[in-house]
Amino acid sequence: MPELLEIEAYRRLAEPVVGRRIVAVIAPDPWFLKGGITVDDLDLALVGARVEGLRRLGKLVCVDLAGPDGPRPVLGLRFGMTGRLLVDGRAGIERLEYGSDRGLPEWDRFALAFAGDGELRISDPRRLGAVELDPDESRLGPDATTLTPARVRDALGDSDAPLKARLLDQSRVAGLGNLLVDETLWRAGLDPARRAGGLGDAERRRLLHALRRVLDELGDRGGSHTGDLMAARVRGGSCPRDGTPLDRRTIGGRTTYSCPHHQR
DNA sequence: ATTGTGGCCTGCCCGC
DNA sequence: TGCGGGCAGGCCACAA
Repeated sequence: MPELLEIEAYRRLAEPVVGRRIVAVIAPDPWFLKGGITVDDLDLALVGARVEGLRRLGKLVCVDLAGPDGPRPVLGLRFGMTGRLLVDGRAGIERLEYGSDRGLPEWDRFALAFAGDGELRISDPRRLGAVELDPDESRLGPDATTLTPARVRDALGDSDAPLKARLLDQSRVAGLGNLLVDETLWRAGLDPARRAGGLGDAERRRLLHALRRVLDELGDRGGSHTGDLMAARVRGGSCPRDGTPLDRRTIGGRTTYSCPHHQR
């Protein structure tokens, strides 16, 4: 599923559209439009606008726009767990975990056509992604790529919630999804069910160190699904580090695999 | 405010 | 061979 790493790949893929002018909006699926907006609202906001820049905040892509006659709203793109981005016919991520690579035309949920023939398109079989105008950026915590010891401390606070739930909470840390968190906690040797506020300084340092390495390494390898734990994340799987049968639990509302031996 | 739960959506895979 | 059920999880509404 797209987590921070995949969304960043999407943002980079879309960079060539900076500077282009939108000539048409194709929104065949009203369900995909969130915040009460209609196709007419999108036409009014987007057609004739020039793309000024692309920003990624956690799993949200913000498209900054400018019209010839004044400011335009920010276009927010969300990809849920099966949303793919295609720009000028090219895909950002070839293979999407839990997705499908068939890319049927009926999965097209939203597209922008640019002056001079290019296009930006979202294909999403499960319709869990979304398009909105002026997304509330203040609801997102600091991006996971920008964490520091102080920000980790703030994000965990003295919360009673499970550590994993807190890391998945986009208002505390933006960008992490189920696979990245399981991989990070497995590498850090931390039990996902631990009370978030109960970590000591050394444990928070281990967490941050593991997270940075996970983002670097899995980014290089090609995505959230390339972690060392991934192959063992199945029923009956064993810890790749010490061979202990993995626990399979629901934590933070997500299927969670962890090693009862070395994650404490 | 904080934390937990259920539901949305639908392709895919397994077992019968 | 077809079918039903379970599963995947990002996000949101809602409950306690």
